[in-house]
Amino acid sequence: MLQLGAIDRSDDRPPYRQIAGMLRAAIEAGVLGPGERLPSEAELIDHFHVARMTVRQAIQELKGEGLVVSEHGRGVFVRPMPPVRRLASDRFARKHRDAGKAAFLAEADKVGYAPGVDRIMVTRGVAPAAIAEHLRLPPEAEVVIRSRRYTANGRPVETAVSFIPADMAAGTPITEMDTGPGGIYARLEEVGHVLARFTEEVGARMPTPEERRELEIGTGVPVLTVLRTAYDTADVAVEVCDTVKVAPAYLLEYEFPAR
Amino acid sequence: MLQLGAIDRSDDRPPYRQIAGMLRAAIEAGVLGPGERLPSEAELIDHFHVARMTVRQAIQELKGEGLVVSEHGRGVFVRPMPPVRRLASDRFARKHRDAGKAAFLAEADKVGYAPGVDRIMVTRGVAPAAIAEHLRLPPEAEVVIRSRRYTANGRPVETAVSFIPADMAAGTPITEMDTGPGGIYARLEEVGHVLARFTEEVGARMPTPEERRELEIGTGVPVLTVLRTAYDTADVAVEVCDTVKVAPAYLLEYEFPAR
DNA sequence: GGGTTGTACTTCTCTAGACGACTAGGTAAC
DNA sequence: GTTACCTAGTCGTCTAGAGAAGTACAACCC
Repeated sequence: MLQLGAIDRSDDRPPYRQIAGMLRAAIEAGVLGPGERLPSEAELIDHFHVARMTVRQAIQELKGEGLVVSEHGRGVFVRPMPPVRRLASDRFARKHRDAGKAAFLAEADKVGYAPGVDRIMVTRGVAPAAIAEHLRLPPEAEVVIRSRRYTANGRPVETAVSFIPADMAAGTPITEMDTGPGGIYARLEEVGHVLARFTEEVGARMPTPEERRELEIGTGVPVLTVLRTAYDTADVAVEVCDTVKVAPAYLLEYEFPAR
Repeated sequence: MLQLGAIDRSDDRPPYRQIAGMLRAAIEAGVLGPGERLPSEAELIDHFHVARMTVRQAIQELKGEGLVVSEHGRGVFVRPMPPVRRLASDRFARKHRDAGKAAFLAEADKVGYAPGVDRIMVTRGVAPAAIAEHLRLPPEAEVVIRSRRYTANGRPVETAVSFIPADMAAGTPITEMDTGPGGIYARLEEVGHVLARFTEEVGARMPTPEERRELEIGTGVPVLTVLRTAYDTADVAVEVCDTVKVAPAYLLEYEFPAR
């Protein structure tokens, strides 16, 4: 059984913070490893001689930091470390498309996990204002909207919504569920839009409740947002992709010259 | 006074989630604008006819999402939107150094806010393992460690720790508090390490309690982590900079070719 | 063996109340 | 006029207890 200290009533930190601190220290020191169960509420109550709500407040603190996850009826566990996916900016390289692989699969091969795509939806509609701006389209312009969810080893890790100007996508498999080998970028190049460059806008925030459901994450886990715009050789924006990624599962790599 | 619905006891969501949902809706609809005060706990208790802990749990939910901040003795407020700083990857361009401006100040000029640097500390020491690896130095190698905190309009927005191989920094103002015009990159170039390229590794996570204190952020606000490595024209790693940024205050912009 | 039931243990949700600490504003004393 | 104090309102913390709901496992029945 885990060895923990006692509450110091003369400490200026309130008891619940002291308890949280001791548990946090145990986790960070590795005394409690990833996936391991914390002492139950009852055990902590006995040990620290406090009320139940005090113990729960301490655990709430750790949940907010994303250190632990609680499972109804089972216990509270140290959050297991997801495998980190390093996303290099060459993941959209032409060689991968030529090999028939879309970016997500190309990258999965490199790092070594079982990739999956899921909940694919293809519709037509009006581009949201921010998207239309990035595509340099007039407001209310028609776009093809492709949304999907990516999984790694069965766990959802990212949602993505692509917007392609409707006239560009017309008559190509881009409007179908299955876009064929190499993905939508390969199809765009086939109809003359040879890709030249990408821009990405990266941010981070807490997920909405809906995103929490979609990505199957608990409280205390932030998301990375990446808004990518693809331009062809004529510098025409051909696609905007809005992605929301489970933050702890990603590390984005960029390289740029010192001009 | 704010108009809110009532609790539906037949709803499958528990009351505290329903209350959180109504408040969230009011915030997202703009009925409660940034900086505005939410109804007090007492008012919510009267309105919904629930216990105080139930109301507090609802507010806890919103705090965890970073939507509101509570101030002891004053009330609970919709989190005010910080000005977003867009960081383009050209912020380290030579033209800014030549103009005598370090990257942070160069970027501040563009966006328009009052920049500040703060808590500067310069020491020598052993590079942490991960840093030494990025610098391609043997473990235990000596480095100059420069840490500082950046503020925008008086609010802290980022902490940064730079690591420079000790032999490169020797005899330059890099070991001083004030590195002179153009910052450490200008000094490194003066001693022959002309910069060629940068790599950045971007991630996001919840802040540690220490980082929360340092950046003066409450619960529910994630941080962006950026680990930048600078290489000279001989492809020698000359600096690693480990930064922690208040996520809602930043949008990172990158551009890369479609090779 | 295979299925069901029971039970102990766990977390989730809610109630009711108490005291403490901080804020803001008014009032009285100086 | 300035200071000190008081007070109402606010959120922070803690206590004590209750029933609900999910999980794991042993015991039981067929």
